[in-house]
Amino acid sequence: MTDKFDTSKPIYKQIADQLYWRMIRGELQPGDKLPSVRECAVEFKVNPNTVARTYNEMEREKVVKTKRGQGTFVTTDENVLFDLKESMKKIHIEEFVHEMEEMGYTEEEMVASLQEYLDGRDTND
Amino acid sequence: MTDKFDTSKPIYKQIADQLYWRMIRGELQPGDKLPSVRECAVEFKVNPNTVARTYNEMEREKVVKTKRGQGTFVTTDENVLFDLKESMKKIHIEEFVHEMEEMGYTEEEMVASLQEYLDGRDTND
Amino acid sequence: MTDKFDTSKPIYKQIADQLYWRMIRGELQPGDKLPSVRECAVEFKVNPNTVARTYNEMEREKVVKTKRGQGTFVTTDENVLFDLKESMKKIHIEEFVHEMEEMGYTEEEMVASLQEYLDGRDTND
Amino acid sequence: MTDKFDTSKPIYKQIADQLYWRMIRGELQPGDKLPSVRECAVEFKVNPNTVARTYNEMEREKVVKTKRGQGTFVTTDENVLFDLKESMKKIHIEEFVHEMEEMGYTEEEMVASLQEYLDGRDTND
DNA sequence: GTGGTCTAGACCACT
DNA sequence: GTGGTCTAGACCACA
Repeated sequence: MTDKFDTSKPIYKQIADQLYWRMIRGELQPGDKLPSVRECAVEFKVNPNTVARTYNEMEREKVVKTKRGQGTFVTTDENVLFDLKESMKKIHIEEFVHEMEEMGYTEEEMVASLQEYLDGRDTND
Repeated sequence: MTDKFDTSKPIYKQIADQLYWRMIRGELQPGDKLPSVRECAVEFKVNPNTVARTYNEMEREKVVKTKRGQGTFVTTDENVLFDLKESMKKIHIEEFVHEMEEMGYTEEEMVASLQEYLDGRDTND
Repeated sequence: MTDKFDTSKPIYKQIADQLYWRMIRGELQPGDKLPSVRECAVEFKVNPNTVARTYNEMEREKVVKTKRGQGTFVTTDENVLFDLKESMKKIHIEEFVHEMEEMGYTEEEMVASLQEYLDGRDTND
Repeated sequence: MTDKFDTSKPIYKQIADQLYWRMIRGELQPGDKLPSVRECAVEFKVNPNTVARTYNEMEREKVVKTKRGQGTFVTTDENVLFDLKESMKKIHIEEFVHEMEEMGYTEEEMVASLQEYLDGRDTND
């Protein structure tokens, strides 16, 4: 899918982010089996060791669970997935707020601009 | 400054974006002289031709004005700079809305989440 | 075809003018495919980059449309082609008027001379 | 002055055209002395032989008269200068008509367009 | 010194 | 095959 990686973050984290996205969007449901390390390595065109590190990372964060001889599975703990979604949300909000601040907008203007944009969009659709 | 460029957009456009940012943040004021094509090429570590293309692009968009033999200058037309700021704002809002939608949030939730985040930040400061 | 270029205008603009002429004269109809950048470079004996710049210029002016991997095509928007013809007409009238003024003729004399010339031609044919 | 010559006509004729222009515009009056062949050669950056050929040509056309040991002078015969002006006028009209015809305009449209252009110009000035 | 233009040759993504 | 982009290096006009 995404062929190139950013230089700002380690590749194994970027792969984790990709997989987190799939969970949040529901492409990977709680309990689903992730692709094998080797499959995943092929998909992202990276070394299997890199994917292994990604899976380790995700396991440390309790987002996936590895079952010996069976594979790696998305956690069935909805709370973990909820937290994941919340933290992704926070990242996007922070990025948005940061950029708007750099452009010199106040907090009130941010909310107002967002509201304005959404209102404009609704009437046009 | 920023050393690497994204693969998603041509470099000459990314350089334009960088310079637009400097204008919006006030680092480049109306009427200011931009660095020369050759200086800019050194700063961004690209070929001078690439910067020349950037300057052409910016001139077509009326954001800068070149004076033969003297250099390239930020337009003194405040309206153009205002439009620039508005369009940058719109881009960020669109990106934010798009990502929040991909995560499954409704418009109301976006505004509420943003408000919540800002409120939380204020009490902590 | 035309082998030499004027020194007064950049080559890439002169190539655009040549192609505009072909459109106005109907040698290139709306929707027709232009010669490829490389073919055109051979025809005009210039570097392909120069033709690429010409095609870019024409696309910015909405006179042609490029389809990725297929080629560059004359716009089907008749209005654009009409505007093109009008602007070419204006250029020729301006040039004519300018030269006649340099020779000291009044506006009335210009029209009268033109009319006279045309009348003389008709009776001879 | 003009440094480059067109490749379409011999240089000596192009120099003659330049000098004819000066006569028509009154920079060279009837009876005036033309610059010497050597001066003229310096001005146009060509070989003196080329200018000599120009002067010969102009003498054959009765536009100038050479007086041994004194130089070359514009004819005092107003008729010749009138004819010169007429022939220059005709050249411009022919060129204009030819280009308008190539664009597909009828004779009536040419006159109307010219009149229209002049009228528009008058009201704006 | 400034930007503008042109050539030569390379790599890319898309069809 | 198509156009789009980038680099390297050159020459030009203008101030």
